[in-house]
Amino acid sequence: MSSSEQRKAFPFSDFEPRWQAEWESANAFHTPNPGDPDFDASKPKYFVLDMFPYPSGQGLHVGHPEGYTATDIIGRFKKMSGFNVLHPMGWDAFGLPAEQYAIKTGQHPRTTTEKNIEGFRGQLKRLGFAYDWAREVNTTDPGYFKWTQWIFLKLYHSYVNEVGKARPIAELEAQGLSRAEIDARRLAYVSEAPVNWCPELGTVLANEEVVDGKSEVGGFPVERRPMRQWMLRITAFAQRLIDELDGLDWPESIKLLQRNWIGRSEGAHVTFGVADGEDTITVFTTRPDTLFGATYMVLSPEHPLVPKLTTEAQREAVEVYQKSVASKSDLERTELAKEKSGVPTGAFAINPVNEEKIPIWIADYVLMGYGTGAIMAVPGHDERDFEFAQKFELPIKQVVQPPEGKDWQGFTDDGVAVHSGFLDGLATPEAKAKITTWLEEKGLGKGTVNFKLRDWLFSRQRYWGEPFPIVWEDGEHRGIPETELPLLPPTLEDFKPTGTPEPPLSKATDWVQYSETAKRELNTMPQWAGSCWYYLRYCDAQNSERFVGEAAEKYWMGGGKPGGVDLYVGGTEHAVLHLLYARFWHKVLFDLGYVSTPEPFQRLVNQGLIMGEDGQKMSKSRGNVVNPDDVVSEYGADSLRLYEMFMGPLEQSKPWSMKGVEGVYRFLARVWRLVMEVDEEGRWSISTALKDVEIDKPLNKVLHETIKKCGEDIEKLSFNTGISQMMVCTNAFTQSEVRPVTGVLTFLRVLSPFAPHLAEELNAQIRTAFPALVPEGFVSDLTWPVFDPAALVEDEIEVVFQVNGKLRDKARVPAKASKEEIEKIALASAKVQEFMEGKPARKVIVVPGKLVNVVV
RNA sequence: GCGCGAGUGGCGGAAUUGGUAUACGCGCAAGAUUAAGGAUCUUGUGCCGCAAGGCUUGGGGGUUCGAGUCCCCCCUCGCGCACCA
Repeated sequence: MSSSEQRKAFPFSDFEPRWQAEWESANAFHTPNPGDPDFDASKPKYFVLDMFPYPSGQGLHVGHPEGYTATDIIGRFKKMSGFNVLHPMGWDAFGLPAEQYAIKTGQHPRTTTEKNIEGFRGQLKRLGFAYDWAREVNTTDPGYFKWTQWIFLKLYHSYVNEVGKARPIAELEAQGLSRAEIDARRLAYVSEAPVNWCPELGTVLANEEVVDGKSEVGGFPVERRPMRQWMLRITAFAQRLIDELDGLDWPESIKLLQRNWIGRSEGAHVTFGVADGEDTITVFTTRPDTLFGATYMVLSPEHPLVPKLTTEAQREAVEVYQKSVASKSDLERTELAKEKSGVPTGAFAINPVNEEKIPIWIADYVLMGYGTGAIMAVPGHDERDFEFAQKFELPIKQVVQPPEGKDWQGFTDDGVAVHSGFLDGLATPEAKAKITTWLEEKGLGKGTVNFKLRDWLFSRQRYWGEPFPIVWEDGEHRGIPETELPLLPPTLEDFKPTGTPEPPLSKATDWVQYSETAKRELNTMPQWAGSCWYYLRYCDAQNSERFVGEAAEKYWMGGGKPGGVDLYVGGTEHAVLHLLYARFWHKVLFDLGYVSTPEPFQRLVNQGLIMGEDGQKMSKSRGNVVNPDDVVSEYGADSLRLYEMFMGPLEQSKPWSMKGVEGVYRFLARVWRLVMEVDEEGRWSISTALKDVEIDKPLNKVLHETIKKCGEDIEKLSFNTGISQMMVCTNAFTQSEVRPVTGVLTFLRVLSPFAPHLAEELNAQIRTAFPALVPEGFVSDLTWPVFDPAALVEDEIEVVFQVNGKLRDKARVPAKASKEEIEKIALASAKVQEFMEGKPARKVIVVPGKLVNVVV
């Protein structure tokens, strides 16, 4: 043994790899599917899922094992509690970062991806997670992305019907709709619209991937430019994506984030005629009741009607303004948002409700991407319009009377309609209803629901992604037959971005040519594609006939009370990206009859961020990054697992502390020494304190409290408090001269989901000394111990005595003592009497088993 | 600006329905053991005070026999959205 080995408080580096190998060779965490010979259909299912990692070249960081340990503990616990547990792992390996890493290291992304996956898999295996590796998925594997492409074809060949359900396009064909009409309704469609183009990344990005006008990946500037792109019609599901959040056991904050992102608002479309012409302008407003207060209109500078409406006198000013807006990036546009700007077009519109002529302006505070790209401005009751009207001295009219005492100028809440003709005297909600009906009767408008959510820009101009199963011929697109899947990307030596919007796949001239007259689509899918459905693939990862077998899907996703994934753990960063996209795809698959539930993830838990020791976010530049491998080699995998769970509540962000790691390491060493003792030469052998005797009452009480609390805490994911209870239990055993073997064995079962290697090793060590007491097999195959409520009952309990709410004395009283008896004992207490100062008790409150409060 | 969440010892953090605030761990101190210990074990450890006692859950008010927990006002920090009509 080397000197560094001797310094170890217990030989984890010896037994941890040994048990990992034993589990692997015994296939200990194999999870059978319905139909498999070893499948037990009588057991309930539990599907516990992690957000699968992107296998970066950096390897695992300490944030990964946080969520993975949490799910591993609950998975192992559920297995011991009689569930069939599905707890898989895989790789989200397509996408920009993988490609950039490959370019940087001068290798093919296929090579780097495989290497990185190998590294990640090895690291995870060294942490002893109970995954069924036979279910491993890899989004870049043709056997996997075949089905990603297949789902895309389903989207392409589907539309949303009148009641909001996805249905096959064949239905529209049967109705005799034209090609153009059908294309306009596909869930995957081609659009020529301004998109987020990032020159630095050489690709377009989804709205969700652009943060403050910069790319989420890398932070590069993003510009708007019109390009022909594939879109997914997620907006058709906007309402369902909001409504169906209600039944989910998710953090309210995440639900709120999604609701806000989808951004539903109720209002009306109102159509204004343009003075001296045939044109009309439709606006969206949430406050149709303020129509009488509209004193001007504003169009977005990009609004298509602007050139037509602009008068000769204003043309130059308008064009200058349009140019200045266009030259600004989104970032600049928001930065400069403080000061309102705009120019009049010279044209006028007619307010339909009172025939007033109001000027039409353009201003960049009106966005082309929201509503109709045009607004009616009601400066009296809208902050932005108010600011604009003040700056350009436009009239401000009151049409809402605020409640008593408030200034009407800029009042935006509900009130009572005034100066509004037939609406006068109506409260805002009634006024909204009345004007909407009036508009509808006159054909001037319509009640409408508007969403902030935009359709999902689904194509990228990069190499490392799923090619679209689409070909083009005579300017028309069509899906390739399913039999041609998977469509592999071409093998390209030079896969770098072209520097233009032309995708790199264009360089593969042979591949591009689908037939003499047809060419392949050159774009690839975004990274999110593969992660939209990977949880389904886990249910039946090897299936080559179907994206997931029907029986497997029904059991793992359909079984249980609400169905779906029973627990999904991951970071908040996916609140509106992955979690929204995956819900969308799942709903389509549900409507088409391929999956059993409308929602994929029943219960969601977000783990908090792990900060550096300095309380700052971990980053290489700050030099505060903790490498899990170092922790494992110095303290062992069990210590890392346990520390990550002991740091604090899972959901909370918390700083790392090496001292804290040592703390749990010492705890595990104490557990080790419950069973093992060391001789002069440093050799370990079974402890002589370990005896096959009956456990005494106080020790048994702690043990059963531990069984109870740990079971409850695992269900609640309160691992930190569960661990503290195990520490209490261990301290009690340590302090006992004799350690009853059966009690220690029971404790090891409770410990095993948290520290599986140590539990397994000590269980086996005890088996050598007490063969009759330890069954063959792994601890993980044992059942979770049942706690005995009788063991928790005590004969005497401590009751505290208060005088006027202040603690003055304590006493042990028989557990069965009546209220009257306890009160008597309390009033007899010298301390209590002292603080009563001879005054009579006005009132005595007795809480049995807890306290007595004497009020004087 | 709007929305959400959180403020408890020197530090990470515990506290059923309102019922002993500070569990557990870290750190610190003393002792035991030891050739030695960055090992282990034992004991102590919220603050002020010699003590009796008093004070204490971001600050202020309130409800209550009793408030970290419930209600009102304010402050600080974190996260999200950010001209969404």
